[in-house]
Amino acid sequence: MTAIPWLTQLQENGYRLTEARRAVVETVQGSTHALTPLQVFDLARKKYPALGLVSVYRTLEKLEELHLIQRVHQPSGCQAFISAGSGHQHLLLCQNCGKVEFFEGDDLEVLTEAIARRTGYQIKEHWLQLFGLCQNCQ
Amino acid sequence: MTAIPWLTQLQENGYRLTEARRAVVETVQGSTHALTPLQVFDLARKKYPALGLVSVYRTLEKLEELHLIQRVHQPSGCQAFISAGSGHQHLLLCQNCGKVEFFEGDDLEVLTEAIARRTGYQIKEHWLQLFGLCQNCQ
DNA sequence: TTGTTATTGAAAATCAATTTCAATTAGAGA
DNA sequence: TCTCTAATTGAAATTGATTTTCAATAACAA
Repeated sequence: MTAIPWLTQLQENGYRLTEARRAVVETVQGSTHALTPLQVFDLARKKYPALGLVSVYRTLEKLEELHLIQRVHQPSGCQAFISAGSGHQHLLLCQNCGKVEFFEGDDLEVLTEAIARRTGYQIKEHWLQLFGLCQNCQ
Repeated sequence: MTAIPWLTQLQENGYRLTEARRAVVETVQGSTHALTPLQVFDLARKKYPALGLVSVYRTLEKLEELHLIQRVHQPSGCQAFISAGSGHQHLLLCQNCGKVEFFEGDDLEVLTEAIARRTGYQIKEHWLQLFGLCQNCQ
């Protein structure tokens, strides 16, 4: 989990490596919590004080486009991002501190097939997300 | 599925019954599709042309507070609302037209318990949502 | 019918996100 | 290493959704 792979991916896709991008990438990649653009801005400015908020938005946009990060939907809002787990992953979020755990192993085919049959929908995708309290916040 | 129950609930909670509220309530309650505030505004103005957009926001806020409607989260955005199914319900959304079906019968306890054990999280809540194409849109 | 108080729509304000723009800088080629 | 050019930058302006303010209106209890 070093900062190199994401920067390399950006570079391989024709984007230049700048201080602003490095600061944003290192901040998001190193985080176990979902972060809003503003939170990324505040954290990344500690590494690179000249950083502008606009560059945060622009970098997050590119990281999302490359599927390196994903948007996190919560009752409290849908602006936060977390690194995209590899493969088909779901999220478990701490309602208190925002800490994120990934999990796979959902077996929803039986359910989705039954619902497809009943409703006549052609089911393409599913979202499964758990909320709770992490060990620290209980 | 008449418009009376929601209006009654509003009244019982100390809110007055006005033309603006009636128009918004009838629009949202009668819809099988998730609607954004702007869509509600456009539809409800056909019933009550003097309606202001602000009253749409204010009425939706009250309906959400009384758990009569719920916000719908989608990859394309999270501004739309649909009536809240009774009991523990999940959503199946048409990716094309936004039509919504409700379903229950998810049996995620085995999964959530396993994840709780592995992660140490105390799991409180889950979101399960399916996306696909409804019969009309296939 | 009257009085009070919640509710209204319009306009202004707010907030997050996007666009514009001139200055800067990464990095390819000399 | 130096030069050039196009991508990138941060600041400021703009946008679009939502919220707040406010004086006028209307619901509804007495």
